Order: sequence, then C-alpha cells, then structure tokens
Amino acid sequence: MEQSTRTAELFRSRGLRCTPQRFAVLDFLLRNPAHPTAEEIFLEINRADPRASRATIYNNLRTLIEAGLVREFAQEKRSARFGAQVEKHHHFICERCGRIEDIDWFEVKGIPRAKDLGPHTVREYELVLRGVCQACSTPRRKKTSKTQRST
Amino acid sequence: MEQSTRTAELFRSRGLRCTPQRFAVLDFLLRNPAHPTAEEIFLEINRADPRASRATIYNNLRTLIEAGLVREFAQEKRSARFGAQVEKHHHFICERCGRIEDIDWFEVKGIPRAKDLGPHTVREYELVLRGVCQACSTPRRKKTSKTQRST
DNA sequence: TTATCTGCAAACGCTTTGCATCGGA
DNA sequence: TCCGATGCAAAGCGTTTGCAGATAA
Repeated sequence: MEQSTRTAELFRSRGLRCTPQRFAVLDFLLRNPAHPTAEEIFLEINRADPRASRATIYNNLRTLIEAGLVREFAQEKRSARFGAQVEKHHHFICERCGRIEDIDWFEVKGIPRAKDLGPHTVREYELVLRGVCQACSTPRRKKTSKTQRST
Repeated sequence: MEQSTRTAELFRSRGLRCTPQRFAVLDFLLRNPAHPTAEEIFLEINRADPRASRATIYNNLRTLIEAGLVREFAQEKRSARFGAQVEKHHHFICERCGRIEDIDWFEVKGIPRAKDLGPHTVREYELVLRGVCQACSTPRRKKTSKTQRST
C-alpha cells in the first residue's frame, strides 16, 4: 500500500487508468518471476475476483506490453517456424520480417555454472540475436522481407 | 536425383514412407534456410501440387520432427508467457514444466561481429538455457511442476 | 496386399474483437 | 460527467484430429 501507490502512479504517468484488474495483472507478474501464462494469470486474478474475465487479462497484458511494463516471451511471431538443420546452432531473428537465420555453432564463454543457476540442470543453450536483416534494412524497391502468412 | 534418393533412404531408415508430400516438405526445408512457417511450406508445396493439403504438411512436420530430421523453433510451449522484468536478461527454460526463469544479465564474450553475421544488424541478444529445473528434477511428492493450463 | 499416409472438414486451444455497460479520474 | 476499461460471447488463426479413401513398398 505504498508499492501499490507507486504502481498507480506508474500507470498514470503513461496515461493508463489504474483499474483493479490492471493493477492485479502487473502486481501478479511482479511477484511471480516464473513467467506465467495468460491463463495462469487469469486463474489467479479470477480467484480473487471472480468477475475478472479472460478478455480483460489479455487486453491488459497487451496494454502493459505496449507501455513497456511487461515483456512477452517465447512467441517470436504468431506461428511456429521450422528448419532442417538439426545440429546445434544459434539464431538470428529479424524483428521486421520474422525471418530466423541459423548461425554456426560456437561455444559461449561464461555460461553460468550450476552454482549460479541455483539447482537447475542445463542440458543445452543457444544464443538468440535480434535485429534487422539485410533485406529489411535495405530500403530498396519491393523488399523480400514479408515472410508472414499471406492467405 | 541423387540427393532425392538419399532422402528417400533417410526416410526408409527411420521406417517412414517416402511420399511426394513428405519429400517435398523436407526438401523445401533443406533448400530454404529462413525457417519458413507451416503456412509458407504449405503454400510452396501446394503451388507445385495443388492437391497437397495443410493437414498433411502439419502431420509431416510433426513426423519429421519426431524423426529428428526437422527442428521447430520459437514455440517453447503452446501459450505465450509474460514477465514484468523489462530489463535485459537471459532465460532458463525448463523442458519438463515449461517454466521460464530470468537470469541476471551479463555480457557474453564472443558475440559474432557484423562481418561474421553477414549484413545483419544486431540490436540485442540473449542466452537461452534449456534443461530441468529444481522442482522437476526433485522426485518428491506431488511436484510443483505442472505450470500448464488447467481449465 | 496392407499398413501407412493423404485430404477433407470439423474440432481445438489460445488470443483478439465488437458491443453494451460500468466506473475511475 | 465521460472516455477509457470491463465482461461477455463470438470470431480468428494456427494447429490437430477422425475418418474414408488412396498409395508406397
């Protein structure tokens, strides 16, 4: 109730109303570092206030992401992408067209050891680079960029 | 026509029939390093053979993934996950329960320079570690693992 | 010949949207 | 007061599945 005032002001400073549902979403994410799914967030908030709806949770997640207060993870683009290279490799993702390119494997120095990770066991790792690919950064004619669906 | 024979044998060696559609999927992925979506693969294959259906493309992608010939990217689990930590950080993903944990940011030595990446511009990067989290590797009672939807 | 695979259409799961109502500032 | 936010239900999209007919081996 100090923290909550701060959150309320955070919202206002971005032109957002501080509604109970909106507050609950951010509050829950701040307390829960395990990257819950929208459904989990909904279940939690709906438990406290059974009138809270899925639509509102989803809407607020979008709103908070646009406001830079929340981050979405593991959904680079709408649909899954596939590749025939099955050996270890890193990835480059174009933020404009969604294209994913493989980067030849190389070891990364300084991967956290078990002790730094807590008790988790790491089986594999990869580096994900994000940026703009050549096709998208070249302001030529039509561009080859759009790799999205087109039906 | 040499290459294709090799692919056919690859299939057979894993107990898979070599159908035109299945061949086309793997062939397309081998030729196309840009990690196309299922829809893109469908459009391409359907253009050559208008009878090829989406269902078959999807089925074959699953089959090929199970056979270890194809890899799926950027779809850790079914639904998106969210977090309130908006600063740079790395991620640990539990392969059993899908939980995603933030790892405090640290620079990684040896990120490919522009020259090695071709003409792409890297804006940011992150390390993605995959393994088994403590909760899932501890064979205790009920386990806290299941973080999936539960409706 | 026959188990596997295909195409179709319907089902599914997650997410977004249209719209009437509600309520924070 | 009044515009933004909410809840509901329905639509959207990507993906999976049940089933009858087709086909690789």
